[in-house]
Amino acid sequence: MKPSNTDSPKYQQQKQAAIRAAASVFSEKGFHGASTGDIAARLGIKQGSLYYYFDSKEEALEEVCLYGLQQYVENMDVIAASEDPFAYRLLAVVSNHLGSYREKAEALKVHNDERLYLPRERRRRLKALGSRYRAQLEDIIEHGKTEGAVRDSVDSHFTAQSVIGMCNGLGELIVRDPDLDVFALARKTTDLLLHGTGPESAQGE
Amino acid sequence: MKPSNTDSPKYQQQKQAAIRAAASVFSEKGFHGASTGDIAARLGIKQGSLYYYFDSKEEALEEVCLYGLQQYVENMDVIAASEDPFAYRLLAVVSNHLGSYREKAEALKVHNDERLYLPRERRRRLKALGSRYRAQLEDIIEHGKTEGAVRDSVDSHFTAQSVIGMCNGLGELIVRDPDLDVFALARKTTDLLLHGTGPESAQGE
DNA sequence: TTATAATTCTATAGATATATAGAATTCAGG
DNA sequence: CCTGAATTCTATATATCTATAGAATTATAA
Repeated sequence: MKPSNTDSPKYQQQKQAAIRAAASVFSEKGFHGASTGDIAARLGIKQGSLYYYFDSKEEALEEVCLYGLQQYVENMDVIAASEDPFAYRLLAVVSNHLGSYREKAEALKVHNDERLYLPRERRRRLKALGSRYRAQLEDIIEHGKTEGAVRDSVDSHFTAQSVIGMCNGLGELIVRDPDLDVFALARKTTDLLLHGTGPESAQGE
Repeated sequence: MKPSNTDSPKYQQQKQAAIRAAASVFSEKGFHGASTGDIAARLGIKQGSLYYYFDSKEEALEEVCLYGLQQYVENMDVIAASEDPFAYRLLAVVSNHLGSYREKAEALKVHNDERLYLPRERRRRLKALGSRYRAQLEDIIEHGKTEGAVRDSVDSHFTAQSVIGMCNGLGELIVRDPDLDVFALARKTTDLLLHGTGPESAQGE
């Protein structure tokens, strides 16, 4: 039977649990490798019952991806709107990205690795979120140039992609080591991005 | 029927084609999303015939991953063994990484995204290659410190992971745009890694 | 307690996948 | 052209998965 009142708090709560269960299973086995039975089992219900919360396995994937991105993208809105100096904003961007890996590692991993398996229509909303994120990061870099904090020769499109890739790569370290200090890592990452590996402008540690 | 003479050049050639077909299909649909029928179709044979070249779908995945990594890792051996200054070696590392995305994008993507679905035993060899690569990159960075080309405060483990992540992120740009000049991109990337975004040590372009 | 609504269960239709066995076909050398 | 080997094909046993329908159960509230 399909639910009639999807707004009840009880329903919403169990649906959240279903999304987290799906995130966990998808991140472990991949979208196609995971079965709806796996997800249901993690949730403690039977396979068929899962369809009380999702119309299809694909809808579950979409919800997991959105769950992973929402906060992450909203935080970027705040950072981009702020008027802090470039170095602060970059630190905030990196902290937000790496911090999301600590809180929602599974859902973010699912978004990164499995979103391509969504049909066009479902991918649209996700793509919009991702594009907004990237555009705002590029804006921050461009703004850094007007501040004089970033060299004019820097290509903001390329650099934004580099920052995102670097953070995603570091996500692996964060997931692998639960004790790793994410903010310390964010500071190191920001430092590398701002000054590089070279000794020319060694800041006193 | 199983093949008796797997050394014949004809067999080897068709097996290579099978690996490339598998790389293409796996990269598009993912390991679990792709069927052996899909791979066979791309190769122009029937589903059952594929088992003349692979014992199992998992073996096909392993071979695709190895195919993607081999050259990439061997090139790193050469770079690590050279005695070039740090900046040159870093450029070589980045060029190799990004260049591999141009030549073997599909196989590398499969290795990055799907290798986790291999059973433990099959994953071992791949893991060994990946670890060797990372260790050599860390050595290069450490050696950069003794040269004075890299700040002593730099954490080589963290930095190696950052470089790898950055290159993987840029792989997306390379795959998306077939006309992109990979070597120019490698130079930009190396510059970002060496000097950061900041203006302090603006090298004359 | 009883009626109603919400949630979960059982059972299954229908689709699709992997791997194998043996037949059919193609190829290469004499 | 003939023969044996190499390659591909057909057919299938076996398993699994998604999604649905309707029964059974549990929670809610009068």
